[in-house]
Amino acid sequence: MSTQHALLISLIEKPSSGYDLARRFDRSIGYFWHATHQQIYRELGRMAEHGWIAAEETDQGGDANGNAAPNGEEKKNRKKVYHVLPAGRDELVRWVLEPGAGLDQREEILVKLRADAAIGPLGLADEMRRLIALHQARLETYQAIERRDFSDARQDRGQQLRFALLRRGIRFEQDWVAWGNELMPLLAMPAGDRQD
Amino acid sequence: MSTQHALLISLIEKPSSGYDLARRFDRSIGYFWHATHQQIYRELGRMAEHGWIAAEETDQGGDANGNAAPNGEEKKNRKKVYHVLPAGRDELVRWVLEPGAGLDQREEILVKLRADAAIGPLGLADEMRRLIALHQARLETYQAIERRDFSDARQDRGQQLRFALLRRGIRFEQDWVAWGNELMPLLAMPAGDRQD
DNA sequence: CTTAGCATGTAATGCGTTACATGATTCC
DNA sequence: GGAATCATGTAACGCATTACATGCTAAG
Repeated sequence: MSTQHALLISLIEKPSSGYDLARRFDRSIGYFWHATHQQIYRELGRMAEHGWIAAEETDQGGDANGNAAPNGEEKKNRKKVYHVLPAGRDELVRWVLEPGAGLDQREEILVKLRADAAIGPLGLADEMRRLIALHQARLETYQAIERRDFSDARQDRGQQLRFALLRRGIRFEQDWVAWGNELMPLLAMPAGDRQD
Repeated sequence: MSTQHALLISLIEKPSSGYDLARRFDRSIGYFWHATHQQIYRELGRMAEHGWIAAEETDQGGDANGNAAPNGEEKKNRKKVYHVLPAGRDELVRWVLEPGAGLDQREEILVKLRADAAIGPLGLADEMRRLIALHQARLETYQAIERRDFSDARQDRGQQLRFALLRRGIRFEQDWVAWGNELMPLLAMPAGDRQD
């Protein structure tokens, strides 16, 4: 139920089309709440039904003068720009203050390592290296954002909070990479012990 | 698709009934992969169909002498103890070595804080305190396990790996609690600014 | 005799994922 | 003219969650 709320935040920050949201999601809220474009369109439709958001259908960008297409009514490339209505803002506030679950981690690699502990060594070094590289890359993305958006000493409350969220991500990834590297020596396979 | 694999590991470690698994899950694998009893029964049924596991139906515990119930055939309280077949073990190995997703965190509170940054302050201090307490409690659970199961200096590889998994959890929770406490001052609401 | 715990399921609903489908515009 | 990108959707399937349902055993 909270993909909707993630979308509401994005729309409050900037009214957008579904397509825009799908792209922006990948590099902001999407770092901690992923959603595909089909999900996004479905939830936008539902929220519009609930009266939480509304769309203005505009002709495709660029063409600011009114002449548009000669065939008039049959235009299909309309762009729907959604914005949040008061009811949507209320719903967001309601949800934010509602107690949430917490503690629901689900990391596949931890299950795999547990299997390796039980019936291994199975040769998880490659997979682990791959994941360390992914986390390292994300860490660097976060650090780039830090340099770009949070260099100023003076920040308002919103900016301080956003910075705290970013630091959460940075610490998590740093920790992940450090832990992964510590773990690597345990995953080395004795030569000639492959299972293929 | 990997609740099944988590179950396979549990069954390799110790053959059990669905009911047993549901309980044991809450305090071992379940720390990083949660599953309800309905999921467990469903996946056990499917894995049995695939020939990955098999069950021995036994009469209820305690009654070791064969006389059992007088009505014989109508017994309903049979207990199915599942164990892993070679095909199940093969499938587990296959899955462990298959590349996985990684990087799929989904934490509700981060989305809520982002909302608070955009349209707050909404009064998230209570919720945050609640979550910090949850993470603190889990941290203490982990530390108790550490004292109980990992005090020995000499450990075999499996034990070292399991210890590494536990340390992952401990660090994560420590980090969470520290981050949460740092964040708290930003969440204090100015008096008389409530939204109800 | 009633409550709590052991033990196994069915049904309904909804979210998430993948595949498929369409059409316009812009750039080379 | 063809490829990439913008833009919006439908359909199918499966896992996860919640509610509901059943029956036995052991303990107070």
